[in-house]
Amino acid sequence: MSYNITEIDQWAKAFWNENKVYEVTNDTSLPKHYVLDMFPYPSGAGLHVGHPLGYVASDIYARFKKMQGFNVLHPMGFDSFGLPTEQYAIETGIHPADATTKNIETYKKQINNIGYNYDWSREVITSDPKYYKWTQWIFLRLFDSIYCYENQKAYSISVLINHFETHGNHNNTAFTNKEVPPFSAEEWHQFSEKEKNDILMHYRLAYVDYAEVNWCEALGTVLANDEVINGKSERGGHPVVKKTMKQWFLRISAYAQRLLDNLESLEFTESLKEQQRNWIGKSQGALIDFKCNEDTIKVYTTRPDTIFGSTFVVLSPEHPLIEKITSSDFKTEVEAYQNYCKTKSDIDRQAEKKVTGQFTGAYATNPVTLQKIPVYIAEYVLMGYGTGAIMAVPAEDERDFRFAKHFEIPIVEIFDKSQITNPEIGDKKGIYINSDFLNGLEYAEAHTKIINQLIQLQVGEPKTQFRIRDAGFSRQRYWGEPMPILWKDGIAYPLPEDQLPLMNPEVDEILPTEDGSSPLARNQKWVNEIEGYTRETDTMPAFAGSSWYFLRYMDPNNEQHFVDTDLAKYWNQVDVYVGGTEHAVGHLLYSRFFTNFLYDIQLISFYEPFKRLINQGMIQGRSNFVYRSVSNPNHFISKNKITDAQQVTPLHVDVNIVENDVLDTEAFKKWRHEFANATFELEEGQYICGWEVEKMSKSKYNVVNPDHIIAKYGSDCFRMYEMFLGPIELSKPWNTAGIEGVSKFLRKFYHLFFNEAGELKITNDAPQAEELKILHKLLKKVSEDIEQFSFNTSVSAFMIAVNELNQIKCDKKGILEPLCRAIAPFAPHLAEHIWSKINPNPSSIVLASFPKFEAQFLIENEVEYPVSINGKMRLKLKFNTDADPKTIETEVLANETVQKWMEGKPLKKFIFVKGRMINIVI
RNA sequence: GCGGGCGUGGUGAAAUUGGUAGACACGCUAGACUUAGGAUCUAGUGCCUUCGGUAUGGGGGUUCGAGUCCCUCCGCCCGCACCA
Repeated sequence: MSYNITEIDQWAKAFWNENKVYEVTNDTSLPKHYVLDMFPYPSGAGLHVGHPLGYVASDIYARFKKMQGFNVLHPMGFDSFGLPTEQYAIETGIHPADATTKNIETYKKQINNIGYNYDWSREVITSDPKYYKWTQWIFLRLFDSIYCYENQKAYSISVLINHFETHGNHNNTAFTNKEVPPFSAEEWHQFSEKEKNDILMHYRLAYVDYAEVNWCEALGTVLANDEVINGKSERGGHPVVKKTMKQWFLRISAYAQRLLDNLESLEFTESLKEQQRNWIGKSQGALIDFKCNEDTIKVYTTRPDTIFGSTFVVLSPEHPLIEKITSSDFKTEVEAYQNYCKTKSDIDRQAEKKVTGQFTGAYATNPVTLQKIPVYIAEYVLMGYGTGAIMAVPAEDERDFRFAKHFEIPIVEIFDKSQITNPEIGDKKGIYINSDFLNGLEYAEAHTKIINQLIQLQVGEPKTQFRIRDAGFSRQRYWGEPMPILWKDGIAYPLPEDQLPLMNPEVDEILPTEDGSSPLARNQKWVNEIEGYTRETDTMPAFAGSSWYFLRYMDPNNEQHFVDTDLAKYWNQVDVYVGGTEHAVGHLLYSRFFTNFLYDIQLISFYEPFKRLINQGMIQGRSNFVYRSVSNPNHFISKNKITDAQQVTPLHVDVNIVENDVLDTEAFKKWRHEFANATFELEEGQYICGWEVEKMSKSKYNVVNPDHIIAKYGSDCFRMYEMFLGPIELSKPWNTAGIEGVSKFLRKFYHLFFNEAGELKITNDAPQAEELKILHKLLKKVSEDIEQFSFNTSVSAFMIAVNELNQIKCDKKGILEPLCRAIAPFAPHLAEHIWSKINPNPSSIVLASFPKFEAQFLIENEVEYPVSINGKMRLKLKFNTDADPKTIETEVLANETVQKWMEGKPLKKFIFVKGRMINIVI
């Protein structure tokens, strides 16, 4: 036993530390490569077992790129603002800052144990005032900016003020999703300071609004849309209700089109792009006016071509026009129905299977049929989408159809579906009928025609609609960035930049105040610190800091700028970003928004943060079960001894006392008191456990701590086994049993270089062609695999090479030295150790070059062809690489075995694919 | 309901992108060494069988040739959803 894993692990780590091999310089003369991991939230539980997987992959990739001569930026940090730490603080009285420091320490220890090549001198911690100073600064840039939809670009708000001062808001191209009545330049000048600021607030990219927000009572804060899953909070699964509150928002909706368009150029998985497209939710249709007495009901539809089938209009129960249009004899019923809807959440309303609704007594005019059609209100129409009003087309919409049936409203068919197979309500296809000038047409033509007609009649216009809503940016919590805003007479003023960072004040208790304000409001001295102003007490959400952290790594200690322009230009986009899919619409969308914005205001020279994204799958747990007899609760039956007659209860058993599904019965008895006197029904002397793949969790006793694996097998083995498990993007169960294969491989690898006594045994003899072939076959495979993040296959390639070299007892330095460099990205500790022994006075192998694959060593002068008869492989024949196809054909057909299989039948066709195969068709 | 992905031995998985299915491992079986083996090494291991047949969720198709392409059905996973 001469391969002393622990010793080598510790020695290598110390060596790297002492020589600072992972420090990255801003040497702009070298080609750059930026490899990034999604930084973790440092929870008290320690590093999650799923994390190392992606980190190992990016680490291998980063090391490889470095060995290829790139200047590689591969940093790590912590996303350390957030709710769990605050909850922990409330429970324990420990200040979140202290808990955070401690958790980060634990995380770092675990991370370093695995041997990643992070440059810790560039560490970014979002809750560090030196960092969040710039988060606050970027927030102020957003506050100070508006978006011009014509130029698709953000500008300083001074541009808009200028426009207002000279033109009022005529020909104003600043994006807003609010109603702003027209005003002239003169009127603008007459407005009070407050009025002016209220108007400007409708355009700012960071703005305050009174709006319905997702309020989570249990967490005491509002949540962003992406933090709400099926009406429950993402963290903790608490109920979330709608509540109208004063809130900060980011006007991400201004960037909807760009965020959508830019997706094309990104190397993200199709499913991830699809998720973002869904979230942005672009739809194209028309706004159509339905006159209702002197009022106009604006309706949004994606299918204006179906308007001839619209026989009623439905408003959302919250629609502002309802009060005006409801006829007096329906007032009571309408109010009753509105009250009924108020008691239900959006989720409940959408889940309602019953048809409900109420006639308002009012009639609207269908602008093309000119028929009077009834106006209803119904819970299935939501105020939050489109205009909160629909033109119902019962013949072509399932819900409208059921509604019409229920209330006995006429249904007008608008499609001749005789040519459609399996026609259904809602197909919206066929030849138009009952549609006046659209009759006989098909969709494309009808669509253009109706739009033109609506424009001509001045009752409608084409309209593009986005589902994405502005991002709620306020949290009524303590552990987040304080908003650098001062209030005076209802006007929000930016905190002067020289007062950044604005730090979290000390408070007596980390709890919201009685009026629902954040804990920051408990410190009234802080709130009123600046004469004549009060401070904003909301804090920013967790995504604030994580939306731009990748920029800070480039220049982490800059105190003058959030990042130096030239350095940002050099390091540029993240070339490869590795992380889980859970951030598909949250973090990844916000980061893209921030980066596009910072590009617009010319602070950085690229607009998409992440060029290529690799999603890592989850590592699941592999649970083990014992089977307790129902009739005798102290008796456990081995898995294959259970008969139908025996009733058993499966119980989770700690996977650490099970090996290859065989239970250590003695350890089991000691595991928990109640099992001390357990008896077993064994099979062949063993107790066999059942197993199942489940989420890794403490309660299922299937958690495997990476620290334990590393203590037993070493960092290199852990790294390689994680990769060997399967493709990086796949979710798969962790099964410690399989690690032996990798462990054996590493020992074999070690013993290519050293004998049993640990003495170097390599020679300087010239490598043989066969050996060179093994090496270069490996180099080809590994270099290609690394680029594609296919690490499971490169690990097998190493195994194959080592097996082959072992077979021929290769001891040539000319082969083994490059082999050592090739494995360095995967098993850096062992490689460093070997490197130090085979090179006198070596610098680190981290700085060595990756051996280059040379095709010349793979040239074969003979190819072994599989010979198939009618597509079935029957034998193999060797031929010279450049043998003439005609010669091959003659020789193959003359072959005895071939003749036997041809059974004397005539040859129909002879297929020869050079270098691949031969097929004989008879 | 719509969209996307997937389905290969007892297990994790390979398959040069249409060309020898199951590489590499785990597990299992047998043997060697050994006081011992949960160490190490050797051989075997998809299934059925004597030649051989048959196999990539089921069925069909294209092709000289299909795990790979097309159609269809089944199953699993993910995302979206009374979205107007």
